[in-house]
Amino acid sequence: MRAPNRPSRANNRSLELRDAAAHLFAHRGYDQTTVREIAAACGMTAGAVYVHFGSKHALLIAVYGEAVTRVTKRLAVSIETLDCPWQRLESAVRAHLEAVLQPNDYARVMTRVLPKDVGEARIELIALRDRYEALFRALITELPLVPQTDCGLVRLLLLGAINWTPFWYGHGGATPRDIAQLTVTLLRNGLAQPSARAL
Amino acid sequence: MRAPNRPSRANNRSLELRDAAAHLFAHRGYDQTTVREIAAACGMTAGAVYVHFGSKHALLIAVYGEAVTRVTKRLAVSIETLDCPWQRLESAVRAHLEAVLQPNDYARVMTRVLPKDVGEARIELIALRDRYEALFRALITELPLVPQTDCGLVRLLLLGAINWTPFWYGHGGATPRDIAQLTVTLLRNGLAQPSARAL
DNA sequence: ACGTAAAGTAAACATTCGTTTACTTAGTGA
DNA sequence: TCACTAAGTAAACGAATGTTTACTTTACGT
Repeated sequence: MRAPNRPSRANNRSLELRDAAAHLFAHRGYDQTTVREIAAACGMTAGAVYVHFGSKHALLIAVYGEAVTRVTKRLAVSIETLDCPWQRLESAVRAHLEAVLQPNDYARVMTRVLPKDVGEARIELIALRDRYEALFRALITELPLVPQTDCGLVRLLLLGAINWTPFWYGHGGATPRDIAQLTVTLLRNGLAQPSARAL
Repeated sequence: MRAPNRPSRANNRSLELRDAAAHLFAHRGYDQTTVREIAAACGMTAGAVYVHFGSKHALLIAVYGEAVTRVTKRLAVSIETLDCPWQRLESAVRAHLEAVLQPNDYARVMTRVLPKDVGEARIELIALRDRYEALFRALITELPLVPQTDCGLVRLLLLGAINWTPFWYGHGGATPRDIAQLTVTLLRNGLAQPSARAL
């Protein structure tokens, strides 16, 4: 019997498979990616995939889970030294955008493959996504907002705006930093000329 | 030969097919909908679909085009009597949300099936969508914004926020009217307490 | 009444996909 | 050394898909 902590063979190709799947899911979507393509990207045949993952759905969930873990860590680091709630939010938005917009396979999967597309695995994907969005819930709760603002609605609008960015990013010259700054400034002060500010 | 204005048979089942396709595309997505399902919804067999449409892609483009036409008309009506640029934008956002969020098959297709999912028909879908988004470009240009605001970026963020609503609508109690009002108020005045408003 | 053409059916076609099966290879512990 | 097992292959399976084909039905102009 094998010591449980040390893998039997030198390299664990499960991770290699997961990376390849992340790359293909991010660039072509879940439905458009075949198990054979994922296997070929690792120099294997399709059957070998099922040695490591029980199904294509399981592979997606592994990718999605890793994506949430990575982007969560990155976001936590980006705000840990900041005190001002608005700065913390802007930094979080920027971290999220950098993750989603740079050619980062894992983060991209979070916005490119939507839970509705995957049928059975839908529930697990939503649970993973909720875990991530809770971070933004906390950041928005910290903000000094005008009374009776619907924080939940604000969060959903904000996440919608930034989750949609991959569909248009690159057509203008805006960088993640630019987008984050405008987004949070907009959230904070609005865009109306000060003289015209009213209900 | 037949009089060109009067169709040969009583009812044109092309429209019936297009409606059925819209319903299925809106609820299950393009990839997950089969030609056989669309045909069955009209009490026909799959082969008959190809009497009216050359391919599944052509059917999608017909649906998408009709969706853009309808929502464009609806939006134009909703703003035609208003003068204040902010009111016009709010009314447009509300019209868009009502179209997208109510069980309206055609409008839903515009946000549920993304151009990236359809490969070959991608270019035509993007062209149709651009035609619609140009309306918002005009509305935003009318706004009295603080100088040097990036109007293009504002439009993209706004459309992102409202295009994403179908993914969460219904979990809170917010109505399209609520969402439109908060969105445009946010765009106009921001959310910070007046005392804390700053750069 | 008759011919034409649109509309529709039933069935097959050619792929493609996720998955399974039977078998081979090779490293490891005892 | 030898049995065990994880890793991988090649091939097939079974179902589903978009599309085509050959044939039938039916309304309408002449």
